[in-house]
Amino acid sequence: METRYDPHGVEGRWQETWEAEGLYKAGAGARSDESFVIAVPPPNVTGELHMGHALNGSIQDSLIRFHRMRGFDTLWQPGYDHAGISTQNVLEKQLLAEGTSRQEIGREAFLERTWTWLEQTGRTIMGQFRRLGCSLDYSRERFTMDDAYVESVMTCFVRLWDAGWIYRANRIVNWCPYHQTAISDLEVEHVEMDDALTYACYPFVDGSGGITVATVRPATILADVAVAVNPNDARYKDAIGKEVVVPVVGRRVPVIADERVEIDFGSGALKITPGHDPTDFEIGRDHGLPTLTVIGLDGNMTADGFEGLTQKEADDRVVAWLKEHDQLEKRESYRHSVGTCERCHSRIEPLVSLQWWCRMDELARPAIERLKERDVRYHPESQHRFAIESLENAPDWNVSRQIWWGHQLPVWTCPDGHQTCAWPPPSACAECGSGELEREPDVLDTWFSSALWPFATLGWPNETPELERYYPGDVNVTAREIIRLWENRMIFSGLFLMGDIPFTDVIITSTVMAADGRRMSKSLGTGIDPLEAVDKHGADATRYGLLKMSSGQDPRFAWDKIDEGAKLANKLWNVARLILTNSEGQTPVMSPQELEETWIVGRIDEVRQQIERDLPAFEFAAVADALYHLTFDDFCDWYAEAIKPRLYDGDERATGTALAALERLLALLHPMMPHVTEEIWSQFHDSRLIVSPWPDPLPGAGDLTRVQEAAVTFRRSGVLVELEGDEKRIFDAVVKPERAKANGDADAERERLRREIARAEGMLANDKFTANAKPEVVEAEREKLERYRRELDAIS
RNA sequence: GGGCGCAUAGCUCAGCGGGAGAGCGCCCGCUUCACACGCGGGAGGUCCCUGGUUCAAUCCCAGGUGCGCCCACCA
Repeated sequence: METRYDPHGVEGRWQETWEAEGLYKAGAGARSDESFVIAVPPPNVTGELHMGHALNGSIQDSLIRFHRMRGFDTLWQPGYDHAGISTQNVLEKQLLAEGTSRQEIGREAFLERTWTWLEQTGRTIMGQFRRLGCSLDYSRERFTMDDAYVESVMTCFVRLWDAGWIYRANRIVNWCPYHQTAISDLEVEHVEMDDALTYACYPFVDGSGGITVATVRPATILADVAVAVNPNDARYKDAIGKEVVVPVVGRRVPVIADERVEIDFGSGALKITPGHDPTDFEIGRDHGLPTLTVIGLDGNMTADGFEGLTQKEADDRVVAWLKEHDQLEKRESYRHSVGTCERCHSRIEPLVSLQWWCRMDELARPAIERLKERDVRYHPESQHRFAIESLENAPDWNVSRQIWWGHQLPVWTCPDGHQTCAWPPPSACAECGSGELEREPDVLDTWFSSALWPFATLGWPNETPELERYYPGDVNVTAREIIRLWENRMIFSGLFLMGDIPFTDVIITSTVMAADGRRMSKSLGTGIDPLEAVDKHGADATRYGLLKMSSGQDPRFAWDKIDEGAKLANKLWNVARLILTNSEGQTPVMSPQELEETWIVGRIDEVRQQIERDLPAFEFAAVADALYHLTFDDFCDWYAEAIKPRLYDGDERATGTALAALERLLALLHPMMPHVTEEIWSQFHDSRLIVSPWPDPLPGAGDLTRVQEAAVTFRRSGVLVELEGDEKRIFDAVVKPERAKANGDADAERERLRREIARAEGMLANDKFTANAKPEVVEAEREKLERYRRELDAIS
């Protein structure tokens, strides 16, 4: 006989059955109008399931299944993000390998190719979510590039434009020379790098010596328009207002004063290059200085006489010039952090370019208010303040990208330069009526479309029944680093377009680290594939393990936890076999007449209450732990052992109640471990557990706390505590059969009780305690003292 | 530089004002008719350090030390 539960086969079968029977669909099993909605964070259309997705999915599915069983009209919305830069990156690499490029094949062919490729290889994660048993409504899959979704994105842009919050401006941006596009600050990854810090002397025009500046990018000297010093820096007081000569190019530029210059760094004097440095750009702007550009969009030089050189080559030429003219003071090695593109790791070029921006102040204000009102709550609490602060400090949003894969801006320009923003595409210029319109080539930042996810997936801007029914949603589950990129933007977009917040609770999941505490990453080789865990121990075990790891901020991945889940599934499977093989053809009848039955029913109900309290509080690890111990300690070790003889005898009352108790246990476990529970359920039901009602409170399940405390004392020391009436009967029936230890340990127990009594007496004798402590605490202490005394008497 | 967090049994972690816990590992004993992914028993801990608050501190507060993650324009 098979004695070990094998999840393989079982899990896949249920995943197919649930979906085929429509039980994943929105509203399946609903017994109320109240909805419970989660929109899955749309994974990259080209992505693969990683540990973060698996944890995230386990959390969301346990919430969804719990609410579905409780009768809510649940919707777990699936779908994909087109992931602009990331996807384009993959395609460009392919082209490069074929010896061509996107520029060579052209925009139209490139997009066609991207779609074709996605048909073949994209959209794999939803299949992987299925393997975890995630009950998303897969029939409602959405993609941010679908026609209907494009409609939402365009409409949103037009609304923002009409509100006056979109503008175009030349600003310094993070330019990725590989991708040939601007990227946001949040897409820049800072890495420590070793560079040389070059100290160069800029002679005063009047011949009275010079001023030394420090730079890591000598090539940018060619674009210098000033030298700045701190107004409080005594060393340079006299220099302010003088002119210096920029090396190599011989330009005369002023020495200006600005508080943003750090006195302590380098020489204390800063060369100002507005065209190629963000701080310099601001300083230059504030002092009315010109902006010069010497580096092109490809990252190479454009300055006279330097055309086409790499920056490295230009650096060398400039340094050589300095040396030759005795203006090179020194070069020292310098370790600092440098911005790189998170996709291709190219060094970011701060470049001035024309970009589209979205003003943030008006959009952010109501979002900040609602967050402060706690209408949207972050979990853990510590992230709430961060979310508010990051909204308060949000700079204007650069929404344009110079790539091709994405939502092209709905802005058209006529030959006279008039711009029209409209959707659907206008046929003529709004100002002059010209029919010769050219569409803006830029596309929108990927997060622009993600921000609309909670309602664009429901059909907005059309007034669909789904939108009416499922907006606003309830919970959003995501990672810490996404708060500013996504959460904040969903909140303000929801308020702007829908007039309401998209959800009430945001769960920021922990980041599961590798076993050695480092971040899981492909390049470090520290990643663990969650599907490997599923292959090994099944989805139920994996889900259990991940929920166990979900507490804390950066827990380490531990196979132990997955193994624990596998053991739990196996234990459950086996105790079910015990009960089911001995109750052939019987119906579950909850009639807890015998004492051990009263006991287990009470315990199950206690855990039911705990889950109802902890799951909505998002205490997933606590729920997993409680269910583990309920199953092992209470259901198997105590209850099942106690009723075994009656099961073998075919006692119908015992089997009926055992089936009923098993039913309830399976129901409680289902949100966390759906497959094994459904499999066992199917062996004595025609219905499906996934849509079965969550257990109701059981009247008379009773308060067994005193019995439990006595049981703990008994198990720890073998000492019998005096109980009376029903409590004594339950205790004797369930606890006493455990083999008591020899009375040898009673000495230790007596000692412990004496210590406790002394402690409690001391406290109660202390006026400060009795006067200041809460009355119920004092009362509890009195009761404890009495009990300790009774216990001590009982064993003396 | 800023923010968040962690330091508790050999390992991974829970507990967070009045009894120091779990899982795994380890030791001993069990082919007991659901389960060796099992059953019974056991060893193992100045709860990072120093102060403070309190009748009482692993738990609260301050400082220190050591880690980790996120964020950040010192050229």
